[in-house]
Amino acid sequence: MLDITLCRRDPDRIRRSAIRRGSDPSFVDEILRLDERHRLALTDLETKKAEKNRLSAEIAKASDRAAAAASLRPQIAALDGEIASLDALAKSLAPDTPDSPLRELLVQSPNVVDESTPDGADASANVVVRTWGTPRTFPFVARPHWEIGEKLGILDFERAAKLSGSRFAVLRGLGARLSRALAQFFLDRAAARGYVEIAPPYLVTQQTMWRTGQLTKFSDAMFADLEAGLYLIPTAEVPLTALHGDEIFDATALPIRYAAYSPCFRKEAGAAGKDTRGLIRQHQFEKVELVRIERPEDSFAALEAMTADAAALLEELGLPYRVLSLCAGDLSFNSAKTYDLEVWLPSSNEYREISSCSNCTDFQARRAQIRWRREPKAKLELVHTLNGSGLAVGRTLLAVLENYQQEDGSVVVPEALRPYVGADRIAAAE
RNA sequence: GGAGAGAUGGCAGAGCGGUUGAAUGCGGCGGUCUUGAAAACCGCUGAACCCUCACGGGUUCCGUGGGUUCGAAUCCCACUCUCUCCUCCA
Repeated sequence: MLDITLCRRDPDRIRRSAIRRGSDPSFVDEILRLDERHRLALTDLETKKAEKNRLSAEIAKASDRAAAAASLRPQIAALDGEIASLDALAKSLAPDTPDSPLRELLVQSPNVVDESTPDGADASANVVVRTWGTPRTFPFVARPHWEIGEKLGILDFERAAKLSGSRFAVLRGLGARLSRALAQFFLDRAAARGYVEIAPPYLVTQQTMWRTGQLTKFSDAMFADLEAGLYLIPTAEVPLTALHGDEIFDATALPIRYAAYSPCFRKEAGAAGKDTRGLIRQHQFEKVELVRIERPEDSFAALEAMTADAAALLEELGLPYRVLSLCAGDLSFNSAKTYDLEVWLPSSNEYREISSCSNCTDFQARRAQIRWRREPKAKLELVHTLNGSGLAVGRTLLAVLENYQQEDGSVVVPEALRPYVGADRIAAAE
C-alpha cells in the first residue's frame, strides 16, 4: 500500500516510480484530488461533531438534565442530520474505507521503486551484478534432471500424475532423503547466520494474505478453501512477514531474522505450457524462506546481507550461479529492489532462478501495521520488511542432480550435504 | 460438533448511562536525594487522523460490526477470537 503522506509530500517520486515500472502515472493526480476532497469533508464533519459534543456536555453539566435535553433537542437533531450526510461523504472518500476510490488507488499501486533499481521494461533489462563459479564441462551430453532422477529411481513423475495430475512429483529413497537433507542444511546454515527458525501455519486467513500483498499478486494463483476462509501459502513469506502484524517493537528488538521451511502451493495458472517437465515448476514445492524485519535506514544493507546469505548456500554446494538486479519493469508488486539468484543448469545451458531476495521497504509493513519506536517516547514508524529464498529445495535438488551427474548416470553428493544424506553418491538401485 | 466463561491501556486489574481516554498497581521515562546505585518521594507515561508556520485546537478508538440514547467501556443484537469442560482426533 502506498503512503498517502508521501503522495502528498512528494508526488513526483511516485510518478517517477510508476513510469519506471512502465505504468501510467496519472493516478497520482487522482489520488491528490480525492485526498483533498476527503480532508475537506473530514474537517466539516469534525466541526459539526465538536458542536454536538459541546451541547451534550452542557446537558451533562445542567442541574436539570431532562429540561436541558428537551430544550437542546431541536439543535442537536439539526446537527445530527448534517453529521449523517457529512459522515457518509467523508467515509466514501476515506483512504481507509474498504472500497473507496482513494483506497483502491493506494492499495493497487505497487511499491515505490528504489533509485538503485536499474531501468528497464522487462527481464531482458535485468542487470547481472556478479557471477560465481565456472560451469563444469561434461565429456558427455548432460542429461536433464528428470532423466537422471527417473533412471536412478529417485524421481517419479508418472506416479505423481496418477495421484495428483500434472506438476507434481514423487521423491523416492535417496531423492526424498536428498530433499530433506537440503532443507536441513539450509535451516542449519540460516540458524548459524542468526535467523530464528519458525514453523508457521501453512493455511492462513484472507487477511493475512492481504497484509503481505499476496492477494493482488497471486490471487488467481493460490489454492484456497473459500468456505473455510483459508488459503494455502504460496510462500512462507506470508506467515513470516504477517507474524508481527499490529505489533510495535522497541528499538532493541530490531533487526529480526526468521527462517522457515515450508511447502508452497501455487496454481501456476499463468504458466500453462511452461516448464512442464521436471521439478522446475510444481503446484507444491518446498522452500526455506528468510525474512528480515529492519530499521528503515538498515534495510538496503540488509538486502545485500540476505542475498549473500542465500548465495553462500550455493557456494557451499559448489553450484555456479549469478546474481541479477531486477530492473524496474520486472520488479514484483511488493518490492522496491530485488536480487535474483540464478543457478546454472547444464542440461539447458542456462541460469534459472533459485532465489529471489527483495526489500519491500515499508510497503508490507503499512498493510500489516508492523511498527517500531526509535526512542521510548518517539513517534511510531513503520519497519522495513525483506524476504528471500534460502533456498528453494526442489530447484536446488534438480541443480545438484544436473551439476553433479556422472557419465554412468549416478550423482555425486556435494561434500556439504554428505553428513545430511549419509551417502557420497546416488547410484541406481539394483 | 455440544455446553459454559471471558475479551478494557506495555502488563495486571477497576469501571452507578453523564466533563471516563478510562481508577489503582506494576513496568517505563524524567527529576529530587546519593560518590554511585538501591530505596523513598515528585512529575510524566496509548494510538490514528484533521486543522495550524507554530502555540494550540478538534474528531475517533475500551475484541469487531450494528442498534437504543441528547449522551454508551457501561444497555440491546450479531459476529470473531480466547479459555474451561465434553465429543472427536494425530
